[in-house]
Amino acid sequence: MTKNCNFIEKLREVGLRPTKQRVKMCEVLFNREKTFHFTINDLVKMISEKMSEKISLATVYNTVHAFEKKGYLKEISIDSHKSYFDTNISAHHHFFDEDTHELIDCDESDIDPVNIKKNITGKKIKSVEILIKVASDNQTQK
Amino acid sequence: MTKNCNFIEKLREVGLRPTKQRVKMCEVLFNREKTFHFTINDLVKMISEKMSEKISLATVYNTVHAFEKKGYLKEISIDSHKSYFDTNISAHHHFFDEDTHELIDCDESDIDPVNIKKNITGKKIKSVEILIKVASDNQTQK
DNA sequence: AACATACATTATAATAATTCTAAACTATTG
DNA sequence: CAATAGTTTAGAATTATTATAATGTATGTT
Ligand SMILES: [Mn+2]
Ligand SMILES: [Mn+2]
Ligand SMILES: [Zn+2]
Ligand SMILES: [Zn+2]
Repeated sequence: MTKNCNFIEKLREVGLRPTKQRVKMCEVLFNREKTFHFTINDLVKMISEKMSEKISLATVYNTVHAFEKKGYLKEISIDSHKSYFDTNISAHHHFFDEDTHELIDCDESDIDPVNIKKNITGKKIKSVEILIKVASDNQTQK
Repeated sequence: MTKNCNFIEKLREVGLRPTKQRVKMCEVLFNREKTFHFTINDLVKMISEKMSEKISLATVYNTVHAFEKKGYLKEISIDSHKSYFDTNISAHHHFFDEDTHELIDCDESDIDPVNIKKNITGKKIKSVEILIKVASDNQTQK
């Protein structure tokens, strides 16, 4: 159980003011055993359930983006029209279950390193991500 | 130069009525040497430029989705909040240039086959796609 | 502790992408 | 050509996201 003062320090370290809302969001997002994936909507629900005080939707957006910029969160694109975020900020790949719309992390050991033989002139590779879409056997492809 | 009557047949084959609008969209999308990537907005512009008659935005959406369902187009997710489509319907990977927001196809020979050692119980792999984000050397990571 | 300041939060309005609706239109079949 | 099912259309509705501007808060300074 990480203490709030740790979050306060963590926020200070990257130059974010440890406001009440930011500390609360840290608790909700990072005060847990495992990393997880969420949408802004999920997060708003989680916050409402876990605390009595209201938080403005705009603040959730702002704070998520502030955390993303500071490297506390990663954004994952699977489905246009919906942003998924990930508290697992390490480079990793995903399974996406088309039946349940669930995102599942791939362990590093699940996939051999990708060998890219070409590159774009004058450009540097910033990330390499694999998305494996899965569905029930009896499911028609989306 | 594929003739329009070919598009009419092609549409009939998959059970889509060859309406004026669908045939025009086939021309704009498929009557060319190379495959390409586009957003709905791009497509609307291309249609307006290449022909005098108006087409309703809803029809562009409907028709793109009809084509997607029939396998004439693929949807690519890179950026939430924007749908990219691809006239290259084969399984392939992409570079995404963060500076220009351009999508670039990877040839099959550019990347070794991905070896996935794990799978999700009861689920079948529907697709495996790699997205390689690139940017100028001097660019700060998004 | 009170003050000044920059930064953050809030409610609400604005924007953008997409989908829905219901009326008008068109391709197809007989 | 008439009947029918499917399609297009303009515009309204919906959804996700971002902008605005007023109010509130954290922090360093007196
Ligand atoms: Mn973002
Ligand atoms: Mn789609
Ligand atoms: Zn993840
Ligand atoms: Zn492509």
